[in-house]
Amino acid sequence: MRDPLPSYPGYALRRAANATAAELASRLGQVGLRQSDVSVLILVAENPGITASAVGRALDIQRANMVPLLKRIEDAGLIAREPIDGKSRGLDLTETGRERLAQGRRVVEAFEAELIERVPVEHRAHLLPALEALWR
Amino acid sequence: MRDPLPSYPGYALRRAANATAAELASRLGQVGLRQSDVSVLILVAENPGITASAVGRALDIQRANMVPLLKRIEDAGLIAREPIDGKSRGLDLTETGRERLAQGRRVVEAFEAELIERVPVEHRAHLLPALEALWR
DNA sequence: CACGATTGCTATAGCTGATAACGAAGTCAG
DNA sequence: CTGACTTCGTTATCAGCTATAGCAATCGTG
Repeated sequence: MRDPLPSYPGYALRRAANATAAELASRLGQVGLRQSDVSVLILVAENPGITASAVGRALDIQRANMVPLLKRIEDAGLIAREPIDGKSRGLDLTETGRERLAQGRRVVEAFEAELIERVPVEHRAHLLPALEALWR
Repeated sequence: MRDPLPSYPGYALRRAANATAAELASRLGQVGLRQSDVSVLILVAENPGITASAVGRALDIQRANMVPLLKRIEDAGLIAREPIDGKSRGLDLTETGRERLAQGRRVVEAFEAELIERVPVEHRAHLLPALEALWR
């Protein structure tokens, strides 16, 4: 069957992203986390007291979409929110959150390492810079 | 703000894919097409009489999800379906479909060319092979 | 012929992302 | 200080894509 699509970089990019995202999601699901959860938890861990808005800006998640996301991980006991001033609330990891993040990190880091290994050596160093050029 | 995420290839991959997909979707929207439409139309153009199942397999779209997709582009007058045997139907482009695909192709090809140009020369040749290694 | 596989389809559900609108609270210029 | 503008968190809603389960009809093969 003739299929010219794989020779388009943009198409290959989407397919590769879908394939890897699905695999990571499945692995993270086994520790009860989603990709977005881990991203948020990492940002909160690195920036204690950060606001929901700032997390959203860093991850390109709209404010409105942060609401259910944060509610879920708060309900799961992973983060705590406490007022900074009248309108902002700072996010921090709970003890449970730290433990779950540690689990999530192990999954993510193992996965990232596998990803890199899948790329032939001669291309490896070029992947990240090329992707960053497309994204930023 | 500390943000270690961009140094993960998997994360950069997802961000790059999201960013480029959003941009392409917006451009294709201006000619009334979606990415999936164009993918299907290209496959049908290259393989006249192909079945919905075969298209789905090539694009990794489940049979069930092909139904509304094909219905939409059929209702738009872009493809025609005619029985091959009792259970299969072959897909073909209509004249309108060929014209719209030509428009879509121009958009896609211009976009792909821009994508490649965004990547610094020294990394360009490595992008597609690296992505294919991740995907397949 | 009979059985397993395939095709196309319905129905349904979940996740992600986007938009619009709101009240409350902060910020800043004059 | 005050008024204008911005920011924060939130509700509500919608579109798109993907996934699963099940079904009837048909096909291909032993």
